[in-house]
Amino acid sequence: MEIAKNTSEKYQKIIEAATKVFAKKGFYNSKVADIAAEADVADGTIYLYFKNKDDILISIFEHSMDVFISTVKKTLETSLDPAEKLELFIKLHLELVEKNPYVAQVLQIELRQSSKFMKEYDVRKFKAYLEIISEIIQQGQSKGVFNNNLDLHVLSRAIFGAVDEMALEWILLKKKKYTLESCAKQLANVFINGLKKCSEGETVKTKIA
Amino acid sequence: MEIAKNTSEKYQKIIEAATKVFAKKGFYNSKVADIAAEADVADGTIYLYFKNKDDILISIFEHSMDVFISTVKKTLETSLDPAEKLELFIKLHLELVEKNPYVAQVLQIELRQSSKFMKEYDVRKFKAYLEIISEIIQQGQSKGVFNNNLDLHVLSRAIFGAVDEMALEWILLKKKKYTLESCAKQLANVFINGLKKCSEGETVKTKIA
Amino acid sequence: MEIAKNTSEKYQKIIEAATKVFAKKGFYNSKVADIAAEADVADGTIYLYFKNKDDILISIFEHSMDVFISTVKKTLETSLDPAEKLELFIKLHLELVEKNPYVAQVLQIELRQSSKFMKEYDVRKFKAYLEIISEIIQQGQSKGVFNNNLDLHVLSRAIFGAVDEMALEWILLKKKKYTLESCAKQLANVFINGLKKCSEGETVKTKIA
Amino acid sequence: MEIAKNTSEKYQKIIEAATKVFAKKGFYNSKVADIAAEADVADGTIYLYFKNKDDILISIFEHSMDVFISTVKKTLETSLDPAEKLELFIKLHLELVEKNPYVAQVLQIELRQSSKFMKEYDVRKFKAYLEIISEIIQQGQSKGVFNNNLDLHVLSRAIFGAVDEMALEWILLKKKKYTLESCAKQLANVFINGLKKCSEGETVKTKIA
DNA sequence: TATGAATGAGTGTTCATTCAT
DNA sequence: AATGAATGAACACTCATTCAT
Repeated sequence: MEIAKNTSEKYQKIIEAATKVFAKKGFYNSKVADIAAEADVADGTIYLYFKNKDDILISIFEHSMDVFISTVKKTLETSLDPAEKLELFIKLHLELVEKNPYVAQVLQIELRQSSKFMKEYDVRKFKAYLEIISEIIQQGQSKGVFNNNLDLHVLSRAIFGAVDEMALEWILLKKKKYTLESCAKQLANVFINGLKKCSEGETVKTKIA
Repeated sequence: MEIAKNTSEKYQKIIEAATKVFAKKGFYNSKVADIAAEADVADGTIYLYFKNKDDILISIFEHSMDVFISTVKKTLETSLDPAEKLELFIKLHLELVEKNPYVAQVLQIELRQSSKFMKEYDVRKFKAYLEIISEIIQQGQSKGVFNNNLDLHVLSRAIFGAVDEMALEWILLKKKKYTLESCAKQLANVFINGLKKCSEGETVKTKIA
Repeated sequence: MEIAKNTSEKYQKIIEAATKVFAKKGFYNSKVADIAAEADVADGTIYLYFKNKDDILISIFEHSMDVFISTVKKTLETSLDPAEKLELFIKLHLELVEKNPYVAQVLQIELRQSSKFMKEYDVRKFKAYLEIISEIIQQGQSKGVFNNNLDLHVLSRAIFGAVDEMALEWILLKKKKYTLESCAKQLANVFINGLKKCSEGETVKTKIA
Repeated sequence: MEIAKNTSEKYQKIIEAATKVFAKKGFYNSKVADIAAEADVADGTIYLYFKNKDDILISIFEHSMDVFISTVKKTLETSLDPAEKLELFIKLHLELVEKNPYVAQVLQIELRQSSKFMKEYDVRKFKAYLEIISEIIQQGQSKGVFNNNLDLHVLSRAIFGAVDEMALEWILLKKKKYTLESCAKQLANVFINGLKKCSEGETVKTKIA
């Protein structure tokens, strides 16, 4: 009665079709019939693999984040320098977004969209991703290259926001003036310099309440 | 025949109700009847002031952005120092978000959500907001305090993303560990340092393609 | 509390506006607001003179039929010859239709449309009009010029149908090939000859069951 | 994706139900839900077979006219005499109306009702029906039995009006005094005599403008 | 497993009518 | 008498989901 869901060829076809359709038209403007048509499958078939329409979106999120996270983690292991890691992370995120524009759009826009998903569905996967940034900063702080007077939680989210928004800009930009790589480097440098431990500590002396 | 829409007391009541309802349940999960009930108005009354449901969302966006932009612009005039301006901007954005959490959520989430709005409706208002950041950086570059090797367009968007994402975190964070002010200062410092013209220019020597 | 309805200037304005609007768009596609606009009157004002939308249509019918009937009756008195009367009647009907195309269309189309009106509202006025035709035939039969083997009821209705349908054709016909008068004469001749008492009685010998 | 519409059993059920409902309550007073209930089908099912409510009415018209036209044409082939043909036509029309009272009412009343249908939808089918009458008269004129001084266009419409109005009377008449056949014969005789070529030509000498 | 016709609950929108001014 | 903003019942249509084949 239960189908070996995730491995099935049809499951993959539906996931891919849904990602494409959601990215193009948005979750609420996408009909299940649209997805079925795109996947070249009958409407009813979708319900053999997914509980309902919401479940498709959540599955896309879960699966993609797993891939994203493992890819990023694996690559980051190649470096020990926090500054280098940060640059690597930014580049990786942009690359992932570029290679999977549909997925990126869905993650970025559709999921944030509705409290329905962000509240009902636990955001552990998203937090795990933020955690990666958090750890890089922490390492930098430990090694004495990053400023200690910074709240990890808030800052990692800010960095994520910057990278992600830039990625969106990058996707939507028709004529690219810069390579993705140079974009990543620019942003990385800003953050690396910004996070740096100031020798005199003067600039950031402002006491945190 | 025509009602003095924008000034009418009912128009305001509906806008406020809609903002609240959209923020709480998301645009697509909000029924027009919900908004009417929240505004203590008959369903049909809404259509005396708005063309349709979409029009309500767009009106919220237009009005709020106008207020945001003019507030920010006016306040920024009080300073001449780009670094100070940047900090001021970040603080202002957070303050606006804190004071208008419903509006902020709607702007941040619901509007980005669907290409339907971002494509059909011209994004001039959003670009005007980005332009503010852009100008601050440009002034800093002119005055020789900010690095010239930075693409304004991409970077201003990145900064916006960081600030906005942080604001979202700030809104959703139940127990605030820091004051909004200190949060703003932290992020401002990161960017101010990050954007600084490096005396040796060494760090950012990486050639932009 | 009661307004001297029928005499009021506003009442007339509304009736005329409604006739025009109904003729143009049909009863169900006409909004009360359309009529109010055409009459240059506030929506609510209409309800000072008419019970509801249906009442407007019925009032148009009643009033117009009164005018039609009295006009026709008066003119027919000028002749004593049934054949001449028939021709006169047909010409009059066409003339009335031509001079009051809006009224004619409303009577012809909108009223027949819905059992709602033809059943709920008593059709005495319509019967009175048919009665005129009926009487002409009867006179012809009495005078021995029209065939007696004809059912008055059915035939008068058939004649009405022919005249009315021709009128519709005439109204809708953009380029008139014939004068209204010649059209009337043609049809009149057909009926006059058709109704004639056949000297030999042969043609119509067919026994009526 | 596409359902074999016209042949489907459900399509027929809906058409029949709609015809009945429209005839009983009129198009605008009929709810789609009424039709669905009458057809013993879910509301949504209707939209699998018809584009919208209007489409149902138009489909009834198209189909019925096809049947009417082909039935009449086929039967008329059995005769060569124009006078006989005319009588046959009238009888057939009455028979069709009697056998399909709902269809007849819908065709007669609902369709004429609104310019919406008669304008948007091309009236070729209706013209084809009128054409049948037109041809009969023309044949009669060619054979020298019908008067040539008659406008085909106008006259065929007048005949149609007479027959159709009589049919309506016949339908609504509770107590039938005559058989349908004798009614048809009466009207046929009137027209046959009326159209006859007058040996002396005197009666119709009136010059057509 | 797969299909896709059928379902029917759900909702944006219209518009005749009312009533406070 | 006149207004026209406000009302809210009514309804066409959509689409996620089911289930007989």
